[in-house]
Amino acid sequence: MQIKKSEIEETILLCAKDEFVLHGYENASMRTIAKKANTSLGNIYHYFPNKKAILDNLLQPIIININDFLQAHIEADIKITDLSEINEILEEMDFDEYDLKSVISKEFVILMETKDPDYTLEREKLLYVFRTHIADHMRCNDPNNHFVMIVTKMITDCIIHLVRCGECTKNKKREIIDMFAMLCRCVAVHDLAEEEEKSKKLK
Amino acid sequence: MQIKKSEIEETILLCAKDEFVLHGYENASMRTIAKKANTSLGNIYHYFPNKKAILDNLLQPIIININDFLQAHIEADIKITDLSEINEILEEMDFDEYDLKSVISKEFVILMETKDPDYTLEREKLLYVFRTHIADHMRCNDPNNHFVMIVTKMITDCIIHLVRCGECTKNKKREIIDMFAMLCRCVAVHDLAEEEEKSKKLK
Amino acid sequence: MQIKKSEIEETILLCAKDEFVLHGYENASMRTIAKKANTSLGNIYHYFPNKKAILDNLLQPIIININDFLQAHIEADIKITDLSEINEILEEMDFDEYDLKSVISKEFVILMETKDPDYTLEREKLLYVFRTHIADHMRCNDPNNHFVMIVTKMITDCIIHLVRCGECTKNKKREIIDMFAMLCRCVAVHDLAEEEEKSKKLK
Amino acid sequence: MQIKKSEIEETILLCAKDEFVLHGYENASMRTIAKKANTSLGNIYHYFPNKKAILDNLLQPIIININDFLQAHIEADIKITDLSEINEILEEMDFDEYDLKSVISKEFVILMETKDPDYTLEREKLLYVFRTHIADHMRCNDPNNHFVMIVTKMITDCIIHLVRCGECTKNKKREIIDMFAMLCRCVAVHDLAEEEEKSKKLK
DNA sequence: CATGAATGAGAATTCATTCAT
DNA sequence: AATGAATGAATTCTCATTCAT
Repeated sequence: MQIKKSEIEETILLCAKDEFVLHGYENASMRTIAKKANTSLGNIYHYFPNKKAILDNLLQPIIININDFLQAHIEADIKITDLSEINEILEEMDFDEYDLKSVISKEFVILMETKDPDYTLEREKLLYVFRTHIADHMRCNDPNNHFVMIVTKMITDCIIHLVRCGECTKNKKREIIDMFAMLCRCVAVHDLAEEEEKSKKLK
Repeated sequence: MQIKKSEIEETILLCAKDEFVLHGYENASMRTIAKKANTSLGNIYHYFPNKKAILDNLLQPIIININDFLQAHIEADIKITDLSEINEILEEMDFDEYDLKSVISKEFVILMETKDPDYTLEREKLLYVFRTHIADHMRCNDPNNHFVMIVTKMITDCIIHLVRCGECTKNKKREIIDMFAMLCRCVAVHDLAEEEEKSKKLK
Repeated sequence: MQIKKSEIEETILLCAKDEFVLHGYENASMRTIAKKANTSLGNIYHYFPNKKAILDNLLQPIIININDFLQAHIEADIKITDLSEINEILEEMDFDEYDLKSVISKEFVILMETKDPDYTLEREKLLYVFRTHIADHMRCNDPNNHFVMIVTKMITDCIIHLVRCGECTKNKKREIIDMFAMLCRCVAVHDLAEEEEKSKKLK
Repeated sequence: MQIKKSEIEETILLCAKDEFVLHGYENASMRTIAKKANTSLGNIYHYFPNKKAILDNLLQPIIININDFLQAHIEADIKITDLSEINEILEEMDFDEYDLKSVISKEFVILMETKDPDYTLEREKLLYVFRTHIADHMRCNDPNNHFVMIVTKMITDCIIHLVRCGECTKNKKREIIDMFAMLCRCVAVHDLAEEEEKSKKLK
C-alpha cells in the first residue's frame, strides 16, 4: 500500500521530523538535517524537491489519520445526558478502542506549530471539527466560545507536552485519557455552576 | 533604581518587543526593528551590543516582577480546606488586589516562546515555582505531576492568547480569573474523584 | 533632477550592465558582478534589494527615453508620398536632430534580450509602436505583417550589433541612419514591386 | 560513414535539441533532458561524456552540411550583372534545387545562439564565408562591411524566426526566398544609389 | 547497459554584526 | 550620537558530473 522508501529517505524524514519538532519547521535548517542524516545537502534534494515537500511527506498522512480518528471518535462518543452520571460513564468508557498513535506524535506537534500558510489552514479546519465536538461535550453550541477554545488549546498543548517530554510512551495514552476525563468533569462542573448561577438569579 | 533610558532606546525596545511577539525572538530581524524604530541598523548597536541584549533588557525586569507577583500571590493565597466551599470562596475572592500587568504582557509572551537557552532555563525556574503553587492548589505535592503541568501550561497559554488577541484589555483580567476559577473547580472535582476512588478501593 | 548615486552604486550598475550584455540578465551572476565591482556579494544587497532591482534601475529610464524618442520621431517624420522622391528626401533629412543615445546603448541590448516577463511585455509594447511606424513607412497597415516584422527585427539587431562591436562610437549614428535609409529604399522598392505585380495580374 | 546510433542515444539527442532551442544550450538542464528522454540522468553520461559532447553531436554534422550547402550555393549562384534584370532573374531562379534542410533547422538555431567559445568561433568562420558571398551579391569586396554584416544578420535571424515559429513548414522555404529576393532588390537599389552618388560627385 | 545515490560548487538572498566617518 | 557601507556566514535550492552497483 505504502510505497517502500529507501533507507536514506527514511533517515532524512526522521531527522527532519526531529529538527522540525526542535526548532519548528520554519527555523529548521536543511544543512543541519543533512548533517544529522549523514548525507550531503544536495542529496536531500535528490529525494525531496524542496523543504516543503518534506513537511508534506510528514504531515499529509497524519492529517488524514487525525480526521479519521476524529470522525470515529465523534460517532462513537456517548452524549452525556446526566451530569451526575459522568464519573461512571468515564469509568466504563473503553478508550482503548481509539488509536492515538497519529495524535500523540511528533507530526502532530509540527502541524500544531508550523506557520506555513497551507498547514495553518489545514489545522484550523481540523481544530474546528475538534472544537465543535468539545462544544458538544460542554453543551455549548458555539465552537468559538471562549471556554471551548481554551479547553481545546489545553488538550492540544497537553499532547504537545507529552510528545516533547518523550520517553514514557507506555503511559501516554492513559494520561491523555485521564486528562480528558478530568476535562469532562470540569466541563460538567462548569455546566452545573452556570445552571446554579442561573437558578440563583431566577430566585 | 532603573537607569533612565533615552527616548530612542525606548523606541527600539518597543519596536523590538512588537517584533519579538510577532515573529518570535529568533526570527525577528534587526533590520526590521531598525526600520520600525525609525533609526539606522548601526545605531541600534550603539545602544545594545547585540540582539540578545535587547532581549535581556525586555525580559530581565519582568522576570523579577513575575517572581515578586508569584511570591505575593502565594503568600496571600487562601488554602482551600473544604472542597465543598470552593464556589463561595471563589465568589468572595478579590482578584483585584493582584497586579497582573507584568503577567499579561508582551514580555511574558516573549519569555514563554523564546528558544534562547538562557531564558528557557529562566522560564523553567519560574514555571517551577508556579507549578509548585498550582500543585498546592491541587493538593498534590509534586510540581511535576502531569495534571499540574497541564494546568500550568493551560494558564500560560491562556495568557499568551489574551495578549495576542489584543485590544479588549478591559475584560482580559476578568477572563483570566474566570478561567482560573474554572480550573480550581475542576481541580477540586479531580480531587474529589480521586478521594472517592480511593474510598472505593478501600471497600 | 536625478538623485545622486554613490560611487559604488554606480560601479555596481556599470558592472551589472556589462555582465547583462555579456551573458544576458538571466545568466549573469551576482557573485561575478560583486567581484567585478570590487565589493562583497552582500554589499550589493545593501544598494539593491534584488537582481531585478538592478535591471529596473538600468532599463526603466531608457524605456521612457526610447518612448519619447519614438514619439518625437514619428511626429517629425515625413510621410513619403512619392516613391520616386525617396532618395532626395533621405538626402535632405536631418538625422542629427535625433538623439540616439538611449537607443544605441547597452541598456537597449539588455532590454531586447532579457526573458524577464515584465520586460518582454514592455518590449512588445515598444516594438509594436515601432512596427506601426515601420508599417507606415512601408505603406502597409498591419504592424504584424511579415516583412514589417523582419525589417523591425533587422533594425534592432543592427543596433545590438553596433553596441556589441563596441568602440567606434563616432560613426555609429551615421551607420544606423545609412542602414535605415537603405531600408527605406528597400521598402520603397518592395512597394513598387508589389504594385507592379498587381498591375501585371490586372492585365 | 555515420556510426549508427542506438535508439536511446537518438532520443537523448532529440530531446536535448529541443531543450537547447527552448532555453539555449547554456541554460538547458541535463535533468530535464533526461526526464524528457525517459531515461536516467546517469545514463546520459553513459552515451555522452558531458553536456558539451551532446552539443558536438548535434552541431558538428550540420556545420559540415552548411559549409557544403554554402559551397554549392556559391558555385551555382548567378552573378547578377545587370541590376535592371534583377526581378526577372529572381522570378526565374529555381530555389528548389537547394536543400535548405540543414539551414532551416533547430541545430542552426542552437549554433547561432550558443555562447560556447568553441562554437562562437566555428560560427564566425561559417558566417565569414556567408558574408563573403553576400558581399559578392552586394558588389562589395569587404565581408566585414557594415551593410553586409547587417544583411547577413537579418537572414540568419529570419531563419531562426522561421524555425521558432514552427508548424507552417510548407511555406517556410518560400518565405525565406521571398525575404532573400527582397534583400537582393534592396541590395541592388543600394548599389544603384551608391553608383548615382558617385556619378554625382564626379560631376 | 542502466540506475539512482551522492557530491560539491554555485545560484540568489538574508542576516547579525562591525566599523570608519 | 548617528549613519551607512561593508562583511561573511547563513539560508534554500539547482546543477553538472561521478560512481558503485
